[in-house]
Amino acid sequence: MKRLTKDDWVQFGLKVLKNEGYSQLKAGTLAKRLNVSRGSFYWHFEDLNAFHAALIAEFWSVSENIASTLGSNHGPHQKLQFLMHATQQADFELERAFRAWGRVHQDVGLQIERLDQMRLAVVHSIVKDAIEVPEKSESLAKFTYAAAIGLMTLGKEKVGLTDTDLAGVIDALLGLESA
Amino acid sequence: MKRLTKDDWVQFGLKVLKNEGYSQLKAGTLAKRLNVSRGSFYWHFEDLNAFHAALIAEFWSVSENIASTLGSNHGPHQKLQFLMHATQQADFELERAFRAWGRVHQDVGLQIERLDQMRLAVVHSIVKDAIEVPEKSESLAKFTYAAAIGLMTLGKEKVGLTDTDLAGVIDALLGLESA
DNA sequence: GTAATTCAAGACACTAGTGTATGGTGGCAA
DNA sequence: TTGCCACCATACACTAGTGTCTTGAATTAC
Repeated sequence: MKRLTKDDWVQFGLKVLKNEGYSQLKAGTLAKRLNVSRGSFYWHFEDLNAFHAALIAEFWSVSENIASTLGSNHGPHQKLQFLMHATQQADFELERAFRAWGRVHQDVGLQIERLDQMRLAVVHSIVKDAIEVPEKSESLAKFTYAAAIGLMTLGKEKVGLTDTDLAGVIDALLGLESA
Repeated sequence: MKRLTKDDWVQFGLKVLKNEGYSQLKAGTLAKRLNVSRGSFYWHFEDLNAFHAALIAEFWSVSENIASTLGSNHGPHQKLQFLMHATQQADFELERAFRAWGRVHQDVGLQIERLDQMRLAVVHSIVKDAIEVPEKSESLAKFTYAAAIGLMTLGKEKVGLTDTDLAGVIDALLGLESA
């Protein structure tokens, strides 16, 4: 029987959070599914709070990393495409789970707000460079980011909006050419 | 000491759900805050599931009612304004709480999906009547509704988008005049 | 005014979860 | 090969929650 590291627990925690929601983040439940006892859990983590904090930290570092890779794209069109795609990407289900968790767990809620502020600022700076009427940039950025979060909340698969359709709408909204 | 009705419990449950999240929907906790014992709870409700079902039913009937009052407005501009305002209205915090709950409770999740489908259809029909290029109506409707949900998820107060700004963006998106 | 009904208190048994303390084991170093 | 240390099992005490049952009190009906 393979023994576990702290990171094994964290990664498994994120997986469970993503698929079942935070209500399943319990020492006993997780231990059983990892074929160990709670003794393992309490060796790696002081208590449940420490475990939660580790999950939050991991989520934040991943999310932050994604947002910061944005600068490598050139042109507002490409940047926006990339950002919208990023917020709709594979692990948007994890963020969705975190957002739900954030509604009842203050620490999580604060990280989510921090993430939103960061990304909104990025979107705003892009939009400002992209449109011709600067005083409209703030409303447009907020609306655009809200749409991204809405698509994530509703579930990309449920809404059924293709990437190209999405690109068309955004370009129309901002008066860009989809070149 | 005033005695309680079933509806007193339901209304109080919705209030707690809205403010503290569904993790506080426990017989003992609620009873204590209502200055009664759990005996009252279990007299009015078979068990916790029955109580949850009552909350879901109440939420649904209220939500459905709001959406169905839409027909009384005339003109796509007014209708959209009303709808966007409705999704941003006073009790959007309750819906937010329900959405978070829906992530870990199947019955709730189903009602939320049902609500989204209903409202999306309404938005689509409005948009279709409003724009000149019908083949774009679906993407535009989806995007618009997603933005509404995103604004609700992020929190109106946090985003800080005024009603008039919002109206301007939507009209621009659909090519309407804000007459 | 009395009886029936409605609402609630309180005690009980049960389950699920947390956190602690102590002891066991496998692998690596000296 | 001995011993140490990282990792885990197990047992325990404790808390919080569910749901049941019996009793009691306050309204309502008659």
